[in-house]
Amino acid sequence: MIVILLYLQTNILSMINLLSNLKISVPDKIFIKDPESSDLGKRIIEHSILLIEEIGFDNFTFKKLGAKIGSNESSIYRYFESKHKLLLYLTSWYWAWIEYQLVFATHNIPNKKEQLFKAIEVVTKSIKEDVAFSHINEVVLNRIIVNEYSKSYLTKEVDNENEEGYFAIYKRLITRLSGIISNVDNSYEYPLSLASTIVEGALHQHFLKSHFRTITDCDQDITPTDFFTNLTIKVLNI
Amino acid sequence: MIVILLYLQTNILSMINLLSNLKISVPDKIFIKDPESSDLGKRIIEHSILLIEEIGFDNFTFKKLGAKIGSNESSIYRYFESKHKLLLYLTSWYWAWIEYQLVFATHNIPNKKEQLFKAIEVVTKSIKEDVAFSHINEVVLNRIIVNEYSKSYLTKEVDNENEEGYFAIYKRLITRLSGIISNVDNSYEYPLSLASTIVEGALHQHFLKSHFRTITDCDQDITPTDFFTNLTIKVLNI
DNA sequence: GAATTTATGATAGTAATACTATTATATTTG
DNA sequence: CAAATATAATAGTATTACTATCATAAATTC
Repeated sequence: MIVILLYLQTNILSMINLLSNLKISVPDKIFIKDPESSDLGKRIIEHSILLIEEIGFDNFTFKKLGAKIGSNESSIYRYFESKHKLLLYLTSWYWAWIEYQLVFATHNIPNKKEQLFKAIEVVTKSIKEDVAFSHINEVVLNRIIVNEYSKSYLTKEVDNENEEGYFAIYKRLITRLSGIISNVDNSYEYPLSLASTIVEGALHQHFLKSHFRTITDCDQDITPTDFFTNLTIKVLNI
Repeated sequence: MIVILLYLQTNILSMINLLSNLKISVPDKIFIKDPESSDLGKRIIEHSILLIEEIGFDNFTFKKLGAKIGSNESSIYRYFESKHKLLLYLTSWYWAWIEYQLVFATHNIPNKKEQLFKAIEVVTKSIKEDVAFSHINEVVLNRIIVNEYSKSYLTKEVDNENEEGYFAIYKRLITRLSGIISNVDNSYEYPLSLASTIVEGALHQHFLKSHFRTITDCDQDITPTDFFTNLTIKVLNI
């Protein structure tokens, strides 16, 4: 019993350690100065998440953020050249964090089907628990992704920014999921489209669940994870 | 032969007649003054579509539109209280037009499966031909929907605007498609989520095809219609 | 056909946004 | 302790997203 507890504790501690030491890496062209490198930078990230959730990205300004953190607008501009870049930072961070969980949660599952189910769960679930020891509130960040992610790429600058690598992490996540799908059914013709549909579609179902309840079956009992797991089972005939 | 030609011609003519007489109806709270009621109103609609396509919705302003149509910014404000309302108008018009096509194209198909395939085609295809005799360019409007539709509901005001009925047409379209799905397989548990996933997902696949080619299987040969038709066949086991 | 209503145009003005630039003042580091 | 670096404060600009007012043109009605 003590051995088991110790073992569990060691695992939990090593995971905490891993999570707090592991620096989620965001393409460095997105920021002017790395917000992880200073106290002000971390406060910018922490409170931008809370403020965007509160008033929405469209109403969010650096001036309002400055007021919230008792800092000056001009200081925030030393970290990000625009609020759009800050959104790119937050979304890249989020998808890197999801990718990390995907790799971590699936890598020691030998059964390919179970691996796929786990992967779908990771990319479609709503985040309920915050990893409390960082300045980033993942629960709130998840809600921002649902409401604002599309705005990061639905722009006239998307092709240039894509070339600069701003969407690399997201695309790598989709590619990974696609690979896990193909591992289960190598003959399926549309693994990339299925993967991108699951990830984007799950965000959309979460949105509908909160705002357009009449056009989704998702509710308190049925989750987007249930819907997309069922869909994938049928599409891959497993 | 003459009889057939005459018959075809009659059909085409009656369709042209139907299309040019049929006024696509948009919830009237969206506008201040109905743009269909005047020449200036029609020019506003016609050129807003072209200008939004050209510079993107984020960079679009009534001042720029005024310059384009040789009219004054203040005159445009007499039709729409904001550019957001104009986007709601354009998207409502688009979905009403798609809904019309859905009903028209499916209503005389007796076979339920074929009806579903036709419905999926209507909601997932990219528009290639403009119905030339109106001021609305449907090909360009379709591209605007792909790039801008999400912005119409990803706002802090979505719940209020939803109560005002601004998204009623879109929701009705999804409900219709859901009904067609249930007609084919009444035991399927997620007809609404599948319908909303097909419609939103098709827009997303069209976007990926143009901008993030590495995370979709759709290209010149494979269309979003192919992908979602195949997916639906497998999900409903038909 | 004059009077009146309605539609559009022109101009001005406001508060907020999305920044840039400059200078001053802390804080950290060699 | 000097020098470098980070942050704060202030000012300024062009643009946006409107509102308000007044003038004029066109259409409608009496």
